[in-house]
Amino acid sequence: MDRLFTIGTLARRVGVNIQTIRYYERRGLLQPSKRVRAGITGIGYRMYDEDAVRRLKFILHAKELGFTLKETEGLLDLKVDKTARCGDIKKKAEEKLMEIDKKIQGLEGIQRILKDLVNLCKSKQSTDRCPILKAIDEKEG
Amino acid sequence: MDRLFTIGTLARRVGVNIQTIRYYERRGLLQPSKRVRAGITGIGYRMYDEDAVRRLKFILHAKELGFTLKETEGLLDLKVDKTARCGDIKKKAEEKLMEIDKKIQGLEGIQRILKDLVNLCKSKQSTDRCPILKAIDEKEG
DNA sequence: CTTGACCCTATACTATACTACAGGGTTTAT
DNA sequence: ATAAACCCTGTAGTATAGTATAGGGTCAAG
Repeated sequence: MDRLFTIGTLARRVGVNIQTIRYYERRGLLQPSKRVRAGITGIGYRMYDEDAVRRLKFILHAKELGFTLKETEGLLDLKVDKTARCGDIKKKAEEKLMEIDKKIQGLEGIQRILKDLVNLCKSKQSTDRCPILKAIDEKEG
Repeated sequence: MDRLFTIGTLARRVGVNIQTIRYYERRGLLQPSKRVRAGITGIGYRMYDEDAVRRLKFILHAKELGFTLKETEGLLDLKVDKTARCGDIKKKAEEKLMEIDKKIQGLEGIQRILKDLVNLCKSKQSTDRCPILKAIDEKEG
């Protein structure tokens, strides 16, 4: 057990681009467990284990939850840090939640305005009488 | 009337950076009505009129409504095009509306998951038992 | 012994929307 | 006459999250 595999295999298994994995490495989020082979030149092929698969999936899942790579780095650090408390994670999740609330509210505001404008619009009218354009023109001055 | 003013005045009047105005010009969204002066060298100072103020405000308002600069360019083109119908604008507004709906739905999905996770979390627990981390780890594989 | 399938680094490019800076000219007031 | 306050162009940097390309090494099979 604990078989190692190359970057291409990792990429295929998780469904990301090889370049993306190297990019995450540069960003400090995912390191290979070893480097092997490659004659005399170079520092060798990146070799990964099952931990890397989990870590990479974690990154992808966190991204789906709206965390940026920088934030995900923070989550991973807390995850590994044995003195960290669950509350540290909770705080980050709560911050993200508030951020998302704010984004939703902003979008809903836009949605309301845009809906009203669409309802006002009579399609065949020439654009110089378009209520949408007029609204954009006249908004607060 | 129809007094002209320089880029700095326009910037101050509308509340944007001078560089931003030049950037909009490069992007093709806002052209000065004239270029004047500047001795023998160069093509002179950009001079703007009240139309430029309105056009620049339009760009800013459209941005507030969630339109990208590229989309705003499209709106401005329709606005100027005398053969365009109000329906053309309406269609763009409706497309944007659907896009916003989708964004909101995505964010609400994240919101639900994150809320559940935050509620599960017992702050003092060590992170290796954190339900948030566990959820990110185990999500769909 | 060469082809194909891998891997490596480093750099540049994509998109979006700016912002800053270097290096230089012009205008206005003192 | 000179300093402050403008303006100009062109290039590069910011942030985010990658993708692509150039140029080269390594390895196994036919």
